[in-house]
Amino acid sequence: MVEDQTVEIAEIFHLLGDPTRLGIVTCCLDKPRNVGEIAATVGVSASLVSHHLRLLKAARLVRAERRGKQVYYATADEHVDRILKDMIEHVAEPHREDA
Amino acid sequence: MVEDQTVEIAEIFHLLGDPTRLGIVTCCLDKPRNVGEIAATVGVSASLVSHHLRLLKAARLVRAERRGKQVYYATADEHVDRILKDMIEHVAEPHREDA
DNA sequence: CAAATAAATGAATATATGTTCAATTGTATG
DNA sequence: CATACAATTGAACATATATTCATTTATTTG
Repeated sequence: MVEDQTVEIAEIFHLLGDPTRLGIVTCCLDKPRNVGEIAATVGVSASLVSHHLRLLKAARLVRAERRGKQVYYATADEHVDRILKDMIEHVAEPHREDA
Repeated sequence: MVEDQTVEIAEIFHLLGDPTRLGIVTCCLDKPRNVGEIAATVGVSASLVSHHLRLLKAARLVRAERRGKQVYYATADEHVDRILKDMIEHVAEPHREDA
């Protein structure tokens, strides 16, 4: 694999590698959520959510859309959805325990 | 999604989120590689590779097998392979540029 | 058993980064 | 236009962590 590709992929993984940030993204998996909703669901301040959303948006992992006073965030595309759903599946399956 | 699941998934993403570490794992994608090979391929010291491999192994992302003086590492299972290959595909596809 | 090679370990360090808090910007509405 | 609500921004801080270097452990072979 190419060096640049590795760095690019690592950046994506890195963003998804923080529990708070991952919670934020998965919160937006089903349907668009506004910052307040996300903050309440994940259980952190709106400020923190906003900080994280900025990074996620810059990396094209989420999309933003303003509706009146609120800004709604959704996962950017089906790629992101699949990556997350695959990983959720992966973890859901039983682990192989060695003796 | 459940809190514990989120943390567990974030841990996996986090491990794959470092360029050096991701390089190490992808290096082991095709076939088992020993530490020296990995170090040479990725372009870092064997010590550093070893440090990272310990984390990757603890998280069941890679498997170790000693053959004489060398220790060969491979991706732990098809899940890991698929996650990596999916992500590589994802990045390979052209980005959608907004106006 | 001694020497050589491969890998792992531990301590130390420099850096990155998640979080908080206060202040600011944007939007609707009385 | 002023108030209220939602979201963003910036600075400051505490913590986590990637890397280096020196040392040690494991394994083969002369």
